[in-house]
Amino acid sequence: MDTQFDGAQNGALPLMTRACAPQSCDQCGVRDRAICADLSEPDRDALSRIGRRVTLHAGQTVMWEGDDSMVVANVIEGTLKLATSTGDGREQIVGVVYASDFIGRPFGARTPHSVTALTDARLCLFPRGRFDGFARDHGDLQHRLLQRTLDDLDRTRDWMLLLGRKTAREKVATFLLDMARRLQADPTGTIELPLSRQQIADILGTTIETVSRQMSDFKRRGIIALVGRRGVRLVDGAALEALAEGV
Amino acid sequence: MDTQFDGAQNGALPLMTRACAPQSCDQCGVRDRAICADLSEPDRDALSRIGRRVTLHAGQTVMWEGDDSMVVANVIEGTLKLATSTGDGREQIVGVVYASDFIGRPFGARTPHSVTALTDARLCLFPRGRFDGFARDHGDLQHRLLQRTLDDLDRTRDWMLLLGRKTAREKVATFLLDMARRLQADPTGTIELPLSRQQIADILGTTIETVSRQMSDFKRRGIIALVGRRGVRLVDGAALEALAEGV
DNA sequence: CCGGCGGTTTGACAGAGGTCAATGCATGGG
DNA sequence: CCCATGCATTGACCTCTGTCAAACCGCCGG
Repeated sequence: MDTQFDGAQNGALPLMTRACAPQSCDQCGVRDRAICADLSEPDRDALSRIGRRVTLHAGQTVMWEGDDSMVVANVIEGTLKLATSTGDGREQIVGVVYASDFIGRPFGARTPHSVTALTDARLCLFPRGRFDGFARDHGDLQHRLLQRTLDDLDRTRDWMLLLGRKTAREKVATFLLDMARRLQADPTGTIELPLSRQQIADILGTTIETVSRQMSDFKRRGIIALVGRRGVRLVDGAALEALAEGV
Repeated sequence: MDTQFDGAQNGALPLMTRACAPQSCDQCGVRDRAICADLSEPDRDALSRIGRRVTLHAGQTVMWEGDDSMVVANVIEGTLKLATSTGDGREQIVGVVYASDFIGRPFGARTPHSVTALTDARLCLFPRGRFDGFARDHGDLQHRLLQRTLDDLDRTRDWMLLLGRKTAREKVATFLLDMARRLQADPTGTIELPLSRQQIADILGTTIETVSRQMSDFKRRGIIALVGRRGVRLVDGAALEALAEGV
């Protein structure tokens, strides 16, 4: 079994308490997509020995904005959010990460945003200092990390256009299309959002009521169907695309 | 003399037409701060031979959103903006770069945003393919690029909080403080903004009128003084900080 | 199977900020 | 040196979206 993550309780991670032998990378579900994918087998084993597998329950926070950067991790499964807040508590989600993504701030003293599990999740967690050292010695790992960071930066900058210039309707339509691309639909074409309405609002820089109203409006127009609390079926994708572009 | 950049006219860069012998890195003003800073002297010379120095006039665009990624560059002097737009012409500035910063999209096929000179500027321009090759062979260069990209990503994500969650007043106050930190004030404590009101609006995700109204309001309250079209003197920095935090 | 909790939807209302328009005024070219 | 041009400021107005509040209803535990 994985170690249950308990950073939320005591701050200092119990790096020495490992509930079991380190799990082999061989049966890791993200082995071919995570940043460690191109490492040679011995190198990957060496990296694996630096890290440990932990499980998270939905809602648990792995690191807080402004904290010392102590750990970095690969996401093995689950979905997590990256967020920052103003002094008076307004929150903005600045990123959503999925299986195979990398989280944390390598090569830096501070974690610039909080990381919180949206669903139950499993991580491959590394002490930052040891990860940094390993990465410095392995150009291919560093290259892969650079590629990923450049991609993140591109996506993040794209999202700024949404935050700064799009209307509420465009925001919600864009969000639904984005989720449809990332998550795969079940046989009926329905996707299960890993986010509450509040979290959607925190991603889009708007309010829960506005998100709800826009979705109700799309439903009324027959563009989407809402199934249960978090299910959405995209009935008319083309119409959504149009709305996302501001018709 | 530097080559005058003419990518804006013909698309294809005249990589072979160099108006003069390559300028030595020895007298380069950003030598200690740019990503090439830790290279050994021979390596730096090798990199320098890959690139060429070009000058830009304010308003010239070096690359367009969606273009093939053909070149990357160090900014030697001047200020440039990175921007994306919606189909119907709404623009969002997603970054402002200064001397010693790096621009362009290495290791990727597409330039995700346009790059335009806000002031006259000088670049040290590299063909992307050759830069990529050089970077792959030089771990320290790649490491420096990674560091810079991680910093950019942190700053960009911070800016998302402003775009998504701050009021117009907080946005303008935050912007002025940010510029004051980056630009250095003249003896009277005045800074010269490298941006028009429209560009400020494009950074803050608001309109020219709103920017103008907020600045007039700050002036009326004695928090700033406006000198000429682009000069600003921060009279009461503490008050601005308070407004930026949404007191 | 039912009841209650917590997230969601809907409604009414207000205000921040966008839009349109006119005036003001730096700045640079003649 | 002065005028014209284009950016900036100011004003009036209106709409989108945020706020406050109530009703609704999936979902889970009993």
